[in-house]
Amino acid sequence: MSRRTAALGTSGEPAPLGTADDVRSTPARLVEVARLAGVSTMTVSRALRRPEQVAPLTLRAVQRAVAQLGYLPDSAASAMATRRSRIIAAIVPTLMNSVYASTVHGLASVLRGAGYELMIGDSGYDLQTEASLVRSFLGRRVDALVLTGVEHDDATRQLLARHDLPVVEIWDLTAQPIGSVVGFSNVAAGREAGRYFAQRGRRHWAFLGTRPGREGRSGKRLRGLRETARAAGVAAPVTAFVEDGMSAAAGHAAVLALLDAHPHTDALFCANDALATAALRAAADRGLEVPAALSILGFGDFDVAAHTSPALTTVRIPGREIGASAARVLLAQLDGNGRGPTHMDLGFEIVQRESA
Amino acid sequence: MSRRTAALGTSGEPAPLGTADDVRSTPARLVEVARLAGVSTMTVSRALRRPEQVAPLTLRAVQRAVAQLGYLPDSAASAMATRRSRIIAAIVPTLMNSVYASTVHGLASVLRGAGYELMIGDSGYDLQTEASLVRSFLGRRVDALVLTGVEHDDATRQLLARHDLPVVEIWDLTAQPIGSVVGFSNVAAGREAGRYFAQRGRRHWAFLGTRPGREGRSGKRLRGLRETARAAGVAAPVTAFVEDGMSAAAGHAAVLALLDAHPHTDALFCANDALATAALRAAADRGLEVPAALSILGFGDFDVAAHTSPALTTVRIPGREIGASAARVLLAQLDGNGRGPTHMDLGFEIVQRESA
DNA sequence: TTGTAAGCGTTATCAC
DNA sequence: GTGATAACGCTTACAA
Repeated sequence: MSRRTAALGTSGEPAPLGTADDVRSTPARLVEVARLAGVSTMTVSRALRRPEQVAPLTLRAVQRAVAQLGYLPDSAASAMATRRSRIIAAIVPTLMNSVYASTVHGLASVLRGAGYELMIGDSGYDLQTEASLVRSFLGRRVDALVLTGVEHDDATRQLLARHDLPVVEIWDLTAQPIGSVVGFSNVAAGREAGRYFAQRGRRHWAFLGTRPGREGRSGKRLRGLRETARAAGVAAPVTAFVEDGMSAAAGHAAVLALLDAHPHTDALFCANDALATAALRAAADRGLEVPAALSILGFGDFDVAAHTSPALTTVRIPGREIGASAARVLLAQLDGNGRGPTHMDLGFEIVQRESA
Repeated sequence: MSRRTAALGTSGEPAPLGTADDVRSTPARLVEVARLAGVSTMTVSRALRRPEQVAPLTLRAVQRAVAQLGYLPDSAASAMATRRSRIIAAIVPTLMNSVYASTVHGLASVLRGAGYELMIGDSGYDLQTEASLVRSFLGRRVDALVLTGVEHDDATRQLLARHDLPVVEIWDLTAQPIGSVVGFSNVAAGREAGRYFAQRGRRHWAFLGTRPGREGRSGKRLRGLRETARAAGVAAPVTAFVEDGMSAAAGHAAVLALLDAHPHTDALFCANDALATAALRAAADRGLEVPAALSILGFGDFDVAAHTSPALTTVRIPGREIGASAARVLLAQLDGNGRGPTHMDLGFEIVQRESA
């Protein structure tokens, strides 16, 4: 017997309320709308989703009832019946700074426009956390999944293999994607940074980023930089690493230490613009003129990059476009346009300002 | 008849698969686990949620079956049965910059720890968009809602009145909250900024923020600043407004214009640190020394604030703690600890560095 | 400790 | 154009 009915009386149904300003603790359901409109639940359901399949008069009656009861369809129930949740999940390494902000924004806006909701997870740059997020999102029966990067835990791959849903990996590229990839080549970005330094006669390069233990995206950029150093006949770049999600505080200290240990350093490539801003300050602290004595190249083209002094020269990543494209790729697969997995290289671009 | 069964054969159920490495297109369901373990679905359900209520041997059998099938409970189905989605939604004005990043992070981490998922919406500082997000989140039957600010559309208030779920408003305070409030007084922050300027002998104040049309949080800060100006016998602050989500680019231009129009300005209060960073640059562009000629006071204490040159003096908001506390307030209400709505003033603090 | 039956609110299917 | 019925995958209530 219905717990709900039991709580409300013996009529077998909660008493319908008549006026628009009634406040009800239990939200209206389809049956109540149907009863009020004098039609079956199926007709209400149709009226809501395919108004053109319903007689104009019926439609009006239903709409009135919906308005009167303040009815909002229960999407969980709908998800059960259709086996589609209209939820898409995205996992990004961090929500603590601007790095992935525009990507998330791009995702969210395209998805909302198509009637999907975005569920966000924050892996903290940890692949096991990512796996556990994937697990819980799959439990929510999300319709598709966005993963940042192309390195994943085995557990993640197994889960995804079992569940067979559209997946996009973003912010990097790979020859063996899980599903689609929408990003840019981090190795190429590192190489470009090196060329930029080489062209300006820099001979003592440095890199500031996360420890490339798992060969993440930061590590790939370092690899690209090293390749160019070798090709240009320049010494291998010295490195400084920050652990905790790339905070500016850690970056500032790391750059100070690096400059003290390697005073000849004349070019520094930073893994993001927050780090680069901190590096700018560290250079000032050591009395180094930027870019005369030290070139500083950022990554990400954050909002503030154009307005520091000196203004940051940085690698611009089309973050928002990555998010928007990833969303479109997934929607195309979901809406059954027959589109298979897609591989998109959205590139990057060095924005020259003052710091390098 | 079952659409699913029809698609898979005549057995009335999809054929169970035997080995762990089988790849199945349809995720395993409770019945299949039950069959494999030789028990009823209820026993599996219990084994998963209250292992202590199940005989050890049965438990083992169930766990084996779960592992073998890679079973993940369907939380949408669970939501239907229990009438609890274990999803909490939060609406923030923007995801495009760092302002609400730590708040979202605080929310997400506390909620995940309690087995809840966070669904995020981005209102773009628009109350109608907020209303439409609220509508769709209520349709998802979220268990609770976090709203930024205390100004809302009528539609929002009506929807919430009908649906009666725990709500927290954050990042501000009010005497008439919808449910709980966790934040700080924006008016007081504005007043404090004024006192800070007054104590340092500043006489020509300026304010950079969003247009206070709807008396939002930025407008309240301006109001506080004005009050102090009056009390201190100083001229009313001149103002510059940015429209588009407070971008640094717009801020830079606005400050330039303001400094040209009001060259005597000796104190500037910015609505966030991205704006303040841009203001730092604008002051440099005009040859003004900071803070000697112009004090610049930021808001938010973003990651980079400590590492600009000069380092930003700014109003620190406990963003992460706001998120975490809001989450805890909601959880307390949901887990039926009998806790009613809560009012928390988490305050703020001026962090003195170099720019003011 | 375990199982049976009913129901959560919607939609697909098929008949009218 | 509309309606009756049976799912969707799980859990509550109750019985064994």
